[in-house]
Amino acid sequence: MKIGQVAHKAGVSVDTVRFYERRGILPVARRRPSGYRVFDAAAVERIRMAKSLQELGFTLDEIVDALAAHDRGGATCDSERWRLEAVVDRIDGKIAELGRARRAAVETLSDCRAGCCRLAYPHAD
Amino acid sequence: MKIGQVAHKAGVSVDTVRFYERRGILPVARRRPSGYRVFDAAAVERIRMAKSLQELGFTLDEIVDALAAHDRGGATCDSERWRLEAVVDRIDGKIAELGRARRAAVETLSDCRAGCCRLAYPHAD
DNA sequence: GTAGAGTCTGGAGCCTGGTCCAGAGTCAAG
DNA sequence: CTTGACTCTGGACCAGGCTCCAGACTCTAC
Repeated sequence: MKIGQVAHKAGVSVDTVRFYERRGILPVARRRPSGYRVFDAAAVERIRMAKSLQELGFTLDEIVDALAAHDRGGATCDSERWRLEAVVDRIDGKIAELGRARRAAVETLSDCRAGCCRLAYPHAD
Repeated sequence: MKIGQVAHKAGVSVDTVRFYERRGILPVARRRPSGYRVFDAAAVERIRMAKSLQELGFTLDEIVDALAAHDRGGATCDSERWRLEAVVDRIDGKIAELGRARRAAVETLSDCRAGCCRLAYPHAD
C-alpha cells in the first residue's frame, strides 16, 4: 500500500501518517526503489489504535510508550491498566481546575449582577 | 517608574510587561531620552486587572477587548457582563468535553478489568 | 569614575498535534 | 507517451502566553 491508501483507510491525512512515522508511532516504513513508502495492513491498524488511544486522552508520547510496550510483548490488562488510570487522573485534575475557574467566574458574575461591577470598573478593584 | 519596578509591583516579569505592551494590553509607554520606558501607577493597576481577568478565564485577546471597552468609557455591569458569560460558557464546554473523555476512559478501564484488554491487545480491536 | 544592576531590541524557543507548502520526481490508465 | 494524480523532502506555520537570549547601552550608588 502507498501512503495515500493507508491514510484513507485509517481516516487520517498523508501528512499525519508521515508525522506519525517521525514521532515513532509508526515504524520507519520500507521504501520502494523510487523512495515511495510501502505499508501493510498492520500500519492501518496501528494508526487506528493510536487514534483510539488518543480519543481516550493519551498524549502522543504516551501512545508511543503504550505501543512500544505492546511491541515488546507480554503486555496484559493488569500490566497496562496504569496507563489509562494515569490518563483518568490527569483528566480529573483538569476538570477540578476548570471547576475552580468556573466557580470564580460565576461568583464574579453574581457580584456583578448585584452591582459590584468588577468588570466595568477595573480601577475600583 | 521603570519597567522593573512596575513589573515587581504588579507581580510579573519585565518580559511580561513588554509583552503586554506589544499585545496592546498596556498602552505604548512614554520613553526617557535614553529609550527607557516610563510607567505610572495606572500601568500597575492595568496589569493587575489583566491578571485578575486572566484568572477568571479570559484570553489575552478578550482582555484587550475588555480593557479597550473600559477605556472608551461608558462600560457598565450590564454592558460588560456578556464577556464573563462567554468565558463561563467556554469553561462549561471544556468541562463537558473532558467529562465525555473521562467516561470513555473509565468505561474502557472497567472493560479492561473485566478482561477485555483493549489496552493490552490493540490488534484485537 | 567605576562597578554592578537595570534596560534596550527583536527574534528565537517552548509545548502539542498536527497542517501546508514548493519544487521535484513517480506512478498508472488510456 | 502523455497526462493527471500521487509521493517525496524538510522546513515553516498555527494557537497561547509567555520566556530567554546576546550584545549594546544606561543608570545609580559609592
